[in-house]
Amino acid sequence: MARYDKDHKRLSRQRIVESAGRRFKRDGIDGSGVATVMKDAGLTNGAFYGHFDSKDDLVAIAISEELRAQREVFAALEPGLAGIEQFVRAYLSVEHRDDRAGGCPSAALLDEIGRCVDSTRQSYSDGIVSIIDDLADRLVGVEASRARVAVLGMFASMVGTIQLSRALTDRQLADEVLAQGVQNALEMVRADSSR
Amino acid sequence: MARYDKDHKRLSRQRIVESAGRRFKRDGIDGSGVATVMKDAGLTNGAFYGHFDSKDDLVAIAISEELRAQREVFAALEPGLAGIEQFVRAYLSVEHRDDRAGGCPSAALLDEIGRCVDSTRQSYSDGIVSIIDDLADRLVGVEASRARVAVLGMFASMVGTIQLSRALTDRQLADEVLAQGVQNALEMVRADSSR
DNA sequence: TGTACATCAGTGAACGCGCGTTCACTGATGTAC
DNA sequence: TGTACATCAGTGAACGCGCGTTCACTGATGTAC
Repeated sequence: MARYDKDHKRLSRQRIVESAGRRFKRDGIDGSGVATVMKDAGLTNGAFYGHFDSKDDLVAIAISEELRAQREVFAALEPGLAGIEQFVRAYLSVEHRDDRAGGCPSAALLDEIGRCVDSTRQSYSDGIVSIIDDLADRLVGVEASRARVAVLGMFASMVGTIQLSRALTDRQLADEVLAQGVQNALEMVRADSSR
Repeated sequence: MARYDKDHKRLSRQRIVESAGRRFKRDGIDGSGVATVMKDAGLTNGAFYGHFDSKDDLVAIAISEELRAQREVFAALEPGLAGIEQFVRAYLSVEHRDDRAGGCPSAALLDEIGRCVDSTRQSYSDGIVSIIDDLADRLVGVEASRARVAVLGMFASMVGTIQLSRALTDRQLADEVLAQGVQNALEMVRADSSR
């Protein structure tokens, strides 16, 4: 209602994008309504269209933002191959599995993203390739496009592992799947870096 | 309207369950309405509750049926380790990636299944463990619970690979991810069977 | 310094629509007599 | 053999609700004079 600071609107938008990311990861994209997302951000539904063209528009932006944030987190990993091993262990941890809303957007939403409109899939593709290329740079002596595909393969493997671990009702088996996933991922890194 | 053959109702139910499986895999569970599923089966929405207690009830049953059918397909693979390699290549094929509705329910729906009610997750867990144990029997000389986790790990890896290949907009890269997935999965089999 | 007006992020009610679910009804057939 | 009734899978309209989206309005502040 007020006439706000000149970047008040930017801050509102940022709050919407961030709470939408968490909400989508928690309840799915189809499972999250515009009104709920706005309430999460402390606003009412009517304000939504002052910030975005449509729900699809927000979805593409929220995914992009999730990936940008994830990329930043990965940038803080230890340098070189040690960082990849650190990443694998943190990613395939019980804590990450049990925290959908705060976790990896790919693990929470990848099959739903595959069913999204082209612009959303493009947004996802661009974001994930950025992340993967950062990680691929750590495989020294491996040709860039080869390293990209190798890391994509390892990442896909980990995404499936988290999803399966989340879906299984037998907690012990779910934990064993995570441990197996760590072994498999580390084996892939070893194979790739010694080529 | 008629008074039908004594197993007419059973056949209708079967048609509903099967078309629901395809529809869910194509559009997602949240993305598929009861009326659409019934129309797919050549019926109207009102008849639904003569067959199922609720949409959740159908979801659990449809997933169970999808997995039962998948298990049967896998039973026709070549015997032994050769069958696992055959499975890996068929699963991580361009044809499977490009056929969501006719493909693997885990690849199409795993993240959404993880968000479902307990009964649905239980239904999924039971079905997938049956399939995985069939495959694990092919790893001769590996202790059963160890083999189960090994095959679950390989399967999770392949599920993530298909999902990522479906989500990427760059077709060539998506194909390379599949090829990389085959290498990774086969490497896991080799590691497990030579233990 | 004080008043009138413009700005614009946000409000909240309303739109049409499809959701999951309920229910009174239909009508072809089997059964009873 | 012919008529009356029971059966029951399926129909289609309707329920309340939440969806994505629109829009007239609010009201605190900045600007103009």
